[in-house]
Amino acid sequence: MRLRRLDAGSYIVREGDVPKNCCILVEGFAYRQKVTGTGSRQILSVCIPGDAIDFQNMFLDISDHSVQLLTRATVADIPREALQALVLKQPAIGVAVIHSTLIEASILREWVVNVGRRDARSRIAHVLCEFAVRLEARGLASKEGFELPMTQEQLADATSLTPVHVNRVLKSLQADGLISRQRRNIQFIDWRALQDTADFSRRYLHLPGEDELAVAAT
Amino acid sequence: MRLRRLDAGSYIVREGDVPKNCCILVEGFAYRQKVTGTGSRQILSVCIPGDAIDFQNMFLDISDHSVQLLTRATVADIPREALQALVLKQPAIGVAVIHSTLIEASILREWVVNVGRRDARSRIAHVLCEFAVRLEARGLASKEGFELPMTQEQLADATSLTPVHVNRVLKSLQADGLISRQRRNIQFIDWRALQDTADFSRRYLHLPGEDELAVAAT
DNA sequence: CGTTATCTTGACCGTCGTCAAACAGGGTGG
DNA sequence: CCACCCTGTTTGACGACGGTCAAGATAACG
Repeated sequence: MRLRRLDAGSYIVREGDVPKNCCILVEGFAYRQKVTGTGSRQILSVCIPGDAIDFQNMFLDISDHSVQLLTRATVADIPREALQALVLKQPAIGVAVIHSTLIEASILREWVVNVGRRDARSRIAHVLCEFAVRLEARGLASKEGFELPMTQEQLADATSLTPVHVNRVLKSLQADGLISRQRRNIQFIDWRALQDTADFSRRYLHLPGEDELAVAAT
Repeated sequence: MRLRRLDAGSYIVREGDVPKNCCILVEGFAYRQKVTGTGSRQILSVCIPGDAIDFQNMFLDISDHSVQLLTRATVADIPREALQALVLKQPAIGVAVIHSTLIEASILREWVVNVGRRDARSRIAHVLCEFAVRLEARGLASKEGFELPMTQEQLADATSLTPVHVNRVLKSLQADGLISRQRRNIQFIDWRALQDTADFSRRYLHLPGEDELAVAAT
């Protein structure tokens, strides 16, 4: 297990790679992405500190998507074979891997719904809610808001919109008093209303405790 | 392990359930779905014979989506605890579960791209291609075409379109000589062209052998 | 202090949604 | 065997959400 510091924009995995390591995000943010034949990009999920980046590559031979750093980050590499052997020797670790992978799949299902069946306003509100809850669960966000580690263009690629429209929606959410923001810092003015417009329920995140996000109490 | 025969439309799992069984689809077709707060439905994946339906429910406590039968089907139930114990005792089974779950996640990623970044024509062509390849890999589709086990309305919910638009696109694909169809039977007239308009590559299915679908040779 | 990435705004346009009606097909029962 | 219905498919007219293009404003950064 080896630690590496990498700059924003570095690739951790590229689509088509035959990877040798399983990579854990110790600090910083990353995102998974695919690019279509016509050149448009889709962001598939955002990795936050503590996430395992590629269990995929531990058991599948060729990577079906790329992972790129959103910010400067430190990652831990674990040799593929070592982890494979570990899973066979310690079944409890295998169960942990299954657990983590299933949650990732659940989040992907919610993303399909998000880009497929919600309008632009709900979509953006939804990713903001998801971020907030996931970050809070790891103790990385305060109750009031958080620093969004992505540009509006990246937010557009995560929500299947255009940067222009993302900008319009963000301004509208602000104008309606749901959030406030200066540059990338998002503050939740009305968390309840934001959840409502987002059609957000934290169930799909499968976090321990079914209670509402603490922010709701404010 | 118990076999059950169920009618089309039966629910195997409902969102919010606390399931007791892990279910395998022996014969027939099913689909995963979620419904938004405004009532629109998104189909998340289609299960074909041989698919494990809910590894989710084996390790996560509450179901985040529903699974409903597309056709009459027979399913095999395995008690949740039995399978959990089996994974701990036979790590190789755990690895198989991980493998299957990772492939499912890969397909979900492709679906995010499909509904997010492709136009209606490519989207529909893409699900047709995916079906064909997955069915063929299990020996369930001939080289010429297959019986699509879903209505145009369900196809619309799978592609995040409206039934009306699905109909228009299908007719257009037919008019352009890519497919032919009578009722739900789809025949591939020009498989290569269909793949091209679909922006389809089978890599994300992680099937053994990187060679093209046999249909391509015809 | 210039250079570049990012954000912001406006005018216009197109893909796809909406609404509504007509048209199969395929069971069912009289 | 035929009327009947119900689900699914087909078609058209119209509208809207979000895309496109282009320009200007505002940071970040060397």
